[in-house]
Amino acid sequence: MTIAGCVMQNSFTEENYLKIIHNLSGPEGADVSTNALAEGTATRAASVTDMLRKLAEKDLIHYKKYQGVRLTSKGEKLALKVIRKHRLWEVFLVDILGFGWDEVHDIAEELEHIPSDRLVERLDAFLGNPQFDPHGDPIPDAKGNMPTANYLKLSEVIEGEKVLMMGVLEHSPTFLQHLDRTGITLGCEMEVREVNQYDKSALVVVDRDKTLFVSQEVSKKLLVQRL
Amino acid sequence: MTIAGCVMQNSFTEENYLKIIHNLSGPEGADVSTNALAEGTATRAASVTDMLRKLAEKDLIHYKKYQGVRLTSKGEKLALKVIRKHRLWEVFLVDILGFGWDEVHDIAEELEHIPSDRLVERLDAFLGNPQFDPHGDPIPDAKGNMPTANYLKLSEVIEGEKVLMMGVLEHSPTFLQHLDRTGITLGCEMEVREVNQYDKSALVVVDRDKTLFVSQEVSKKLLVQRL
DNA sequence: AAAAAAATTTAGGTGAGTCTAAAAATTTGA
DNA sequence: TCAAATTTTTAGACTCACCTAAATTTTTTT
Ligand SMILES: [Mn+2]
Ligand SMILES: [Mn+2]
Ligand SMILES: [Mn+2]
Ligand SMILES: [Mn+2]
Repeated sequence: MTIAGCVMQNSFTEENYLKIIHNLSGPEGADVSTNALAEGTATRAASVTDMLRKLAEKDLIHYKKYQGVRLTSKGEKLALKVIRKHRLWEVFLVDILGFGWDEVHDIAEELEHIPSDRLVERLDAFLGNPQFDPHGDPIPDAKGNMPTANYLKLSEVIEGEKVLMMGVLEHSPTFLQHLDRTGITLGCEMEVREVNQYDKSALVVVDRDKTLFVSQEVSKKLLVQRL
Repeated sequence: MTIAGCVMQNSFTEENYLKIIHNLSGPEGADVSTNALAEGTATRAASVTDMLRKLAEKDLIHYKKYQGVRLTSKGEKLALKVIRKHRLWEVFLVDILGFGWDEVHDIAEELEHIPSDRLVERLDAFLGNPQFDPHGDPIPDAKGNMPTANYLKLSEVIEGEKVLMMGVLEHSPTFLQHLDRTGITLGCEMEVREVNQYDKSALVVVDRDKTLFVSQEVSKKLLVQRL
């Protein structure tokens, strides 16, 4: 439906494309391929091409046929707005409503498209202007500035060092539930006791209390900060 | 987009039709006309007919050509679910985020379509299982039961009686802002001092404090309860 | 009981977002 | 370097929710 006589909103679908382009583009803003977007949006390459033409028309992306795609600064602003909303709602769901960090992503996928700016700003204030979401991801402020944090992966920590658990690089419910079961939570202290030379698995003491085994597959996905 | 291999959800649009049919149908569940729905959905009668055929196909409404439309019990359940979500989100926006009662309807129109049942139930619990929304409208419980309340209109109250202000029958921002300016809020006490025989306007004392003039146009839209 | 008016449905189309199949451009690599 | 493989775009079609115009049914009025 088009709303007569007013500037057309960006649709749910367009917002998703922008967000996914942003995420696939990474911190350096690299070009994103049509196929990568087809994968990310769970559609086919032909559908992506159609949408790219529309987004380019609206000056939300830089697009030249066969050359891949990059956000314009207008597109980047919009993507960051959607990401801001996603992450703020995740904080709400976990901190206020008591959901687990493994349960909130899909709900936030819907809430992130609720349009009101005043709602976002009031939600942000109510939550106490959080800097990071329940997965440790940074929350852009209203102007699109990301809080910086230079985390390293647990797999990069050497024997004897103590770190704080600050975030995850994989958001699937199964991964997060695995962490729950092994007792690794955001903010916990971890001391790397021993790193196995062969498979890079680590023996870790969590909160000076529980000793546990962490495979490299897992430790590569844990973001930590030196104490 | 159709989601392959799973039971299809009801769309945003379908949910709006059900909600509007419910509201136009009134407490007795009367038949609703195509034109009334066209007005309510801000579309044309021909579009309504298309959608009615689809809703009937899904067993959400009883529909016979030219005969108007009524919700089935399945449709009624769904409508009440949407209304429950709308009103709970309005409570959240006013009580938790501090919005005015004149600001929340449009935002709730969007939030009411967020699908998760677990979200609704947790929100309800967080808000303390409220029975009424910021406009005094009853909030159905998870099973669809409406809290009952037999309110009367302020225009029906006789001289000398004291009442509590419990709800409004008109939800437009301009009406609600008018009440704000005159100092009438949900829950305030009102004593009807005098009713003008000619135009039925009333002299009312609010919270034993401010005396003000209420036209019948307004007093017919205020729901109150005898003290 | 017709005729006129009003309400509703049908017929035929549109744009958004998707699809498959086929064509074209780019990249890989023998 | 040039043929094969891969990626991307084009062509043509579908569904959903909407539209206008025309036909049909119901209701109201004479
Ligand atoms: Mn998420
Ligand atoms: Mn997150
Ligand atoms: Mn409302
Ligand atoms: Mn309300």
